[in-house]
Amino acid sequence: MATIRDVAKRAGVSVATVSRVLNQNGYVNEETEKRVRQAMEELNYKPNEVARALFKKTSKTVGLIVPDITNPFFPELVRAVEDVMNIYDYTVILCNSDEKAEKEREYIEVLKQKYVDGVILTTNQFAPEEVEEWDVPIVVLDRPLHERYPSVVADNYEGARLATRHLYEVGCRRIAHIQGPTHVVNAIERFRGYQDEMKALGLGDRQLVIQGNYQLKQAKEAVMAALADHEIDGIFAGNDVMAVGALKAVQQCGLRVPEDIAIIGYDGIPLTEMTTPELSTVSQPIYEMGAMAARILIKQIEGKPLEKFHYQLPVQLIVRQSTSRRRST
Amino acid sequence: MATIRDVAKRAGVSVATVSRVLNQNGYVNEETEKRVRQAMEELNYKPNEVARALFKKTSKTVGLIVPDITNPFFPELVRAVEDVMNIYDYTVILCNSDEKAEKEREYIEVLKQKYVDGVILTTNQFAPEEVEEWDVPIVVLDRPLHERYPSVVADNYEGARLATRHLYEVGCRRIAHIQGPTHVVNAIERFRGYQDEMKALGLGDRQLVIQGNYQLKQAKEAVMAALADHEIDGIFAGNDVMAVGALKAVQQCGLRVPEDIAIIGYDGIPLTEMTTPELSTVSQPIYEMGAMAARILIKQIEGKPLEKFHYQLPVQLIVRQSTSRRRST
DNA sequence: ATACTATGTGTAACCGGTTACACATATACA
DNA sequence: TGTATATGTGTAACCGGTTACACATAGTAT
Repeated sequence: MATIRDVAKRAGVSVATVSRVLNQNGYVNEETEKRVRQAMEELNYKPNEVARALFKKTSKTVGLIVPDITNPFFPELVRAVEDVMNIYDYTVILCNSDEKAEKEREYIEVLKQKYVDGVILTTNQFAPEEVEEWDVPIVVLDRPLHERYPSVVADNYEGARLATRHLYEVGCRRIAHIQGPTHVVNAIERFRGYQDEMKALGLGDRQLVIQGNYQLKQAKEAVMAALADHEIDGIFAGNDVMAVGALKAVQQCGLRVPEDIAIIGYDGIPLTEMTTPELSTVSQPIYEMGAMAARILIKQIEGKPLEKFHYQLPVQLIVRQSTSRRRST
Repeated sequence: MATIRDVAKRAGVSVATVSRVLNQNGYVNEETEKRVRQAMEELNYKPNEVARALFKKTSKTVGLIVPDITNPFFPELVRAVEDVMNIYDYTVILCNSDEKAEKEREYIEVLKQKYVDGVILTTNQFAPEEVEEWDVPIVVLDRPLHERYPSVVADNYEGARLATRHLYEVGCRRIAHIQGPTHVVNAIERFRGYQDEMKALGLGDRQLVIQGNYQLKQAKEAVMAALADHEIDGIFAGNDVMAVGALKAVQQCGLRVPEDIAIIGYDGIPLTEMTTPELSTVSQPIYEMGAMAARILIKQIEGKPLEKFHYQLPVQLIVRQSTSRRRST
């Protein structure tokens, strides 16, 4: 690999001049520049990013910490971040935290040592106190971690009310909610939305909450158990994966969806179009959330002002077969 | 951030000594080491990976190029790579190539400039000639790119024969194959397996190949069209996503799976357990493939010898509801 | 004519590590 | 006693960029 000194020698100039044409700053004579570019061409010179990073304390690299890329909610989010970062010539280091604070801390440490320019955190576990002392720009995705850090979230509360109301409108009166992990903020928000909407609908005393932990299997088993003990005609699952679990449980009990029990999920991942019947869901603008987080991080890195600090994106009710039935009592 | 010179000053030694305790090489007196460690502790010193990378020309970072993380085959693969790399203190830069040779080349260029220690390529597009001149260790995943590069693949040909034979054994005689993109090697291999097995079963003249391009929608539409023109009682889809497309098409035509048409997919992604009926599939050891590629890459990086250069992992037939029917003619 | 500014280029220090080499001392062996 | 070897530590060059500063020249305003 040719270095900047090789180029300088070949072009008959000093390294400073080469650096100047490289970075398009300082004065360089047109003729000189041409010679330098020629030399770079001939040597197939590519500046060494590591050397540059060492001096500039910036690496054109960002960290992206997600709980688990295997969770179908995240691939699209990750893809969005990567796409946007790519446009701005940043590179993305992917980290799976499994929601473990310990792993997150370790990753942050490593990322700092590598001079990443910023970090996007998609997590529900991190203690704000820890964050305090980080000097790296951070954007929080899918959770409002702390006032001081910019965040991008969807309107979980409103989405949950939307889903619950939708079930009511297609005739459900005994609506159960499959809840996500109680330590995850968005799960709590969705749960609150369900509660409040149920009260608003006059069904406050008919609430039924099933614990599903955002997992298919757990949701399925919990729904099976619930179906044995309770009368249920509608299920609002805290995410789409659990909605699939519910769907399987209902079908396995010999009941029909949506005729006997209507089901609606949350997130709007592609999976919802692959089931039979296709699942209604509250769709989050996943790609848009990732892309926005990436753009905000870049602004932070480049020291540009943010118009807003906390972005809450709207969600959208998507009605499919799993809740399509005649309105009835 | 404290530097090695700060530590040296505080411990009353030279930077060389600090470096020695850091890297556990050279001679260092026990007492001295203790003082140095104390100083590191007090200053909360963490060595700067970038500076180290610059000198050592190695960065404890690897690149992972996949076509599209959004394709449900890849998250598990990526996760496996990340897990193994994490154990060995490597960090993973994720790149989505969309199977475009141009994007791959650009990424490789950037990765080299960042001194990545190696690259895992999951691609079907790259021209071997380009690869020739790379000095970075490379492992090829999911495709035997070139003799000179280690590779990890699953046995696509045998898997396809397995799937086809399985359909025959549950009574199918008019077995169609939904094919993946013809420029993708594993799609071709699966197609060949289908062809050969059909011939072996004496059904050589009953072959029906449907183009699905590894996409759900395309597969669905192509199957709808095929059902109108042909008699079909079994479908072997080149991947699971297309199998879902086939399932939807069949159901939409008012036919039953598996009674009227049995369906089997390929890959063994979690999605296959989420449909109704659950999909039979030929399961690739996805996680194991990713983990193995990662381990091989590390060996390459560390200059250790490989016992084998090309690994072909076995696949496994997984029978679920979509092919579970009485054996019949 | 003088002073100031814009243009153009080179030297060398710097970023924060690693390590070759020099040097010193202690121990072992002939 | 002299020499070889193991132990222990420091100095300074080096990795490949960036940039402060010095210096030179040309143009322009006063």
